[in-house]
Parts: sequence; structure tokens; C-alpha cells
Amino acid sequence: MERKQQFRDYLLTQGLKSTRQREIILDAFLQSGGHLSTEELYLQIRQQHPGIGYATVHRTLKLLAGSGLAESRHFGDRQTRYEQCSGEDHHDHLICTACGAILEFEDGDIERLQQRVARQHGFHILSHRLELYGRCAKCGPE
Amino acid sequence: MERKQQFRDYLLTQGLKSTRQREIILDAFLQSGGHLSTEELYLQIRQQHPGIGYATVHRTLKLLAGSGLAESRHFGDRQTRYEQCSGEDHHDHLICTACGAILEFEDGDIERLQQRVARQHGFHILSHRLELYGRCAKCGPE
DNA sequence: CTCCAATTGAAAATGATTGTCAATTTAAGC
DNA sequence: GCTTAAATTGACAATCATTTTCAATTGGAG
Repeated sequence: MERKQQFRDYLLTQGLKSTRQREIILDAFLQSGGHLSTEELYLQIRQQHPGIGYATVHRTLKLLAGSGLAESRHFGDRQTRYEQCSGEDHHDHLICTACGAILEFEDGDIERLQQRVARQHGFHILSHRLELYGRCAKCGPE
Repeated sequence: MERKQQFRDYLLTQGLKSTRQREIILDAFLQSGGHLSTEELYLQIRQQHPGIGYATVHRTLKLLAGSGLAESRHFGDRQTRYEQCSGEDHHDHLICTACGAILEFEDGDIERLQQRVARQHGFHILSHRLELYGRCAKCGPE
């Protein structure tokens, strides 16, 4: 799988080593679908691999972020969450305050308007974060 | 001043009391301009009022958020920041990754597109957060 | 295979935030 | 103004997520 090779390449270029634990954590992360906190991933991995420590999961997630396979995000709560990212296409989030569901979306029109705002203020945008909080269709408007 | 009365009213409706400390903290907060962390406000207040404790500043900021005078925000770092808010008009942020400057802006067009996105996904938006990270005019494009 | 550097896992350290509690202060009722 | 119950304060401890430490282990280049 290409993702796994991308991670190994990243480790090589940084003078780091491939380990059994890092492979396991990478697998679990890729299978998980995204938006997991360190703790959630740790608990999940522990079921199959009780020997792997919290610190190792934490450190590996930071490596994944460095390699471009993961991106760290902070939503309302205090936990850092990591999501898979394909590398180029950016997306934003709809977050249901009732059930905690996280939906992703992209909107080129909004991005264009962001550029316009930045221009008006002499800014050069490097990245952005857009999160819409509310209630999803399932949970109803109130 | 109307703001100060708004806070006193809020305390009354909640069965809470006006105190010397809360007045001092409110004054300092209103004068500060906004985007302060608890620690920054605490350090500033301590210069004039060494007796006021960190916990009291922290608790009062939460009250201010409850009263609608302040809003808590999380930018990249782990600290909670509080900013003044007039109550109704929402604004978003341009954040310079070089010098840390925080600019505010409003853009009705973007808000309208956000509503469109929400509609498309069956969401009912209650609030949102939009932050544009980049380099400000002073710091230059790179 | 050897060896050095990187890695691991357990535990401790950190940093922001929140809780505890005895002493104090507020404000409502007299 | 005085009394009193309840809220508040401030110092300190507890908590929670995250990060570091360190001795033991492991990876992989030579």
C-alpha cells in the first residue's frame, strides 16, 4: 500500500527507524477512518496489542502528522484529534453539537471569498480552518 | 457604563454576587482590548491588585463568557483566550503565523455560503469558527 | 554479527484548567 | 446598622491531556 510506503520513506529521510509498533499504529490509524484522539486510537490498538504504550501511540501520531499522512485538529473539546489527509485537498467540518458527528465538506466558493478577505487586509493565506457547529439532520433543529 | 451593568444584571439573574474582585477583573478585561488568555489577564491585574488570585480571574472569565460579554476561543496553542463580544455581531480572524497578530473581519458573503453548505447537509448552524492563517502585510508573503 | 543510535514503555513531569476548603465577604431581612 | 445564610475568595491540591525522562530493548548499517 502506498500510504505505508510514504511513511517509511518519511522515516528514512529523517534518519528514523521503522518498527513493529509504528507499523501497527499506522495500520490502525489508516483503518480507523479519521478524527480520532490519541486516547481513542490507543484504546483501540490495545485490544489487539496490549504491549503498546500510550506514549508510543502519541509519538507515532506526531510522526504521521510530520509525514503528511495525518493532520492534527482541535475541535471544541480539549483533545487533539488526528485525521487522515490525502495531502493536497483541503476540507472543512460540520460538527453536530448534539451527537458529536463530524461531517466533512469542501466549498470552492468559500475558499475564493477567503482569498478576497485576505487580499483586502494585505494577508497571504497559508492555511485556514472553518468549522460549522450546529445540529445535524438526525438530531433536528432543536 | 452599560457593559458593567450588563454583567451585574447577569450575576443577579443567576443568584450570584457582585464583588470587588469581579469589578476589577471586568474593568481590566474591558480595557484590555481582547484576545487575552487567563494568564495574561491575571499577570496584568496582579500589577495593580496583587491580592487577586489566578483562580478568581479564571472563574470570572467564565462568568463573563456566560454573561455574553466575553467569548472563549482556541487558536493554535493550547490556551483558552477570551475576547470581548458585543453580543450580536459575529466576526472571524486573520492570524499572522509570523508575528502573532490577530485581525478581525466580517464577511456576509461567506456567512451566506456557510448557510448554503449547511442546508446541503441538512445541518442547522448554531455557530461557526473561521480562521485564516498566514502572513500579514508587515511580515510579507514569506 | 557488532555496535551505536533510535525506540520503547513505564512512570514522572509539565502546563493549563478545575476542584477543595477554611476564612472572608456580600446582601437580604430584620 | 446588625445578623445571618449563602456566595466568594485565594492558596493549594487535583485533574486531564500531553510531553519528557530514562533504563532496557531493538533496528539496521557496516
